[in-house]
Formats: sequence, C-alpha cells, structure tokens
Amino acid sequence: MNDQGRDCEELVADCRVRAVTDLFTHTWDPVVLTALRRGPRRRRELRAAIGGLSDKVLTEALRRLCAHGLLERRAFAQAPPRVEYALTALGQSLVDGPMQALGDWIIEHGDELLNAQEKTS
Amino acid sequence: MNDQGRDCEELVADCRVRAVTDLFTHTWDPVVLTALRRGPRRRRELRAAIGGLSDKVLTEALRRLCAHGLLERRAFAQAPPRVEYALTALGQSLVDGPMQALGDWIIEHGDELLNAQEKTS
DNA sequence: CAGTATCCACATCGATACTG
DNA sequence: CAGTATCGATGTGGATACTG
Repeated sequence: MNDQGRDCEELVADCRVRAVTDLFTHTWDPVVLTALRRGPRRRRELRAAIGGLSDKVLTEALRRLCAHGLLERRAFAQAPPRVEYALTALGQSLVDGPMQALGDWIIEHGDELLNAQEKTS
Repeated sequence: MNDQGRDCEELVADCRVRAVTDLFTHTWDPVVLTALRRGPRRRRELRAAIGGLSDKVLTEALRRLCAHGLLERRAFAQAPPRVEYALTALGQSLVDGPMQALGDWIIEHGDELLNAQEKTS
C-alpha cells in the first residue's frame, strides 16, 4: 500500500495488488457496490435488495466505501429522513471494469469452481 | 453460493457475486495466486517472493486454493523434500482475466483511491 | 525444506435494543 | 427511515517451537 513505485513482479506483499484486493476482504463491500451499479438507492432499498446483512454491517460497509471515495452519500433534509447512496465515478469504473470481469468469469467458470470445492470438502 | 440459477439482479446475497469475492476475503489468497502467475514455484520461493506472511498462513492459503481447484500441488519423493505449487487451468484463467483487470484498474485509478482514503482518515 | 501445533491479538459479523 | 451502542461468536492472521 505504501510502495507504489516498487517493482511488484516478485515482492508481492504491500504492493498494488493489495490495494485493490483489500477492498474485497470485507465480505459485503463488493456486494454493496454491485447492488448500486444501476443507480442510486436509499439505505432501506439496499438492505432489502441485498438481504441477509444487519444494519450495523451495512452502515460499516457504506462508511468504508464512502471513505474510499467509491460511494457518495446524499442526505435530504426531510422528515422522515431520506438518504441515498450512489457510486462515484471512481466506484462506477471499478464496478463496470474489474467487477464486471469477475462476474463474467464466474458465469463461465463457476461450475468448475463449485465442482472442485465439493470434491474436496 | 447455492442459488446458481436465481436472478441476481436484485437479491445480491448468496448469488454468484459472492462465489468469486469470497475468494478474496482471505487476505493472502490473491497475493499467492499472483505470485504464481509466471509459473510453478516451490513453497520457500513463494514465501520469500511474497514476504511478510507466516508459514501457517501460507499453508492455509495453499490448502484452500488447492481445495478450490485453483492450485495444484506437486510433491517429489526426495530428500530434502521438494514441493511445487502451480496454477491449474482454472487458476490461470482467473489470474489472467479478472485479476489482471484488477491490476490494470489500480494502475489507472490507484492514485485516486489513495487520495480519497487519506482525505478521510 | 515442507509442514504441523499452540497460543494470542484483533477484526468482522450477527442479533438486539435504542435514539433522532 | 437512518443510524448508533453493546455483547458475544467466530475466524483470520502473527509469533513461536517442533516434527519428518
């Protein structure tokens, strides 16, 4: 994360690879990003669309993604409160690029992955 | 992970997105994969090339990746023991496809990511 | 060299109850 | 509706010493 200029061919720790993969170490972050790829959503919509994650975890994920500049929080002064979350340009590029590639890969190779997993478990 | 056929447009949890992103929830797994993209390596070479991870964690990562069908373990009956780890065809396709896309993205957008992070921390 | 066995620190997640 | 606070279960990683 701190050796941007260093050659990453051999010494892989602390290199750029980590800078991205760290974004995925939190289980729900990529899921939240994916859920927003079609456009902004309110907090509650998100929670319902994703399903299976607690308020606390959702809040943490949203804060983290905002802090990383991938999400933007838009609060409206209303009662009841209305808050929307939207991908920033940076976040959108991540979703449309690498995460789309990830999705394409699983569509093509997902079965192989599951088969291999079952064999050994 | 178990609802392969389900529509993932809206309900994101337990869908295919997770099947891939779960591969990245373990910090070192993608690093190990990347370190093997040029060809097979012995355990010790790997540890040295990556740097900063313990024997235990390396072992765990290797076992997990083998179990998922992404890595192959080749042991030679020798003294001292010689063991090589190599990407399978499946693993290679993951590294050359999605992980390459991830690397390309960070090369292009890494600075934005770091700037945004520093602003908020 | 390859791999295992403990012990410990720490973070993530889940469930629940509560505030504005 | 949006968000916070707390507690506990679980798991991931680090350090160290040891076996074949």
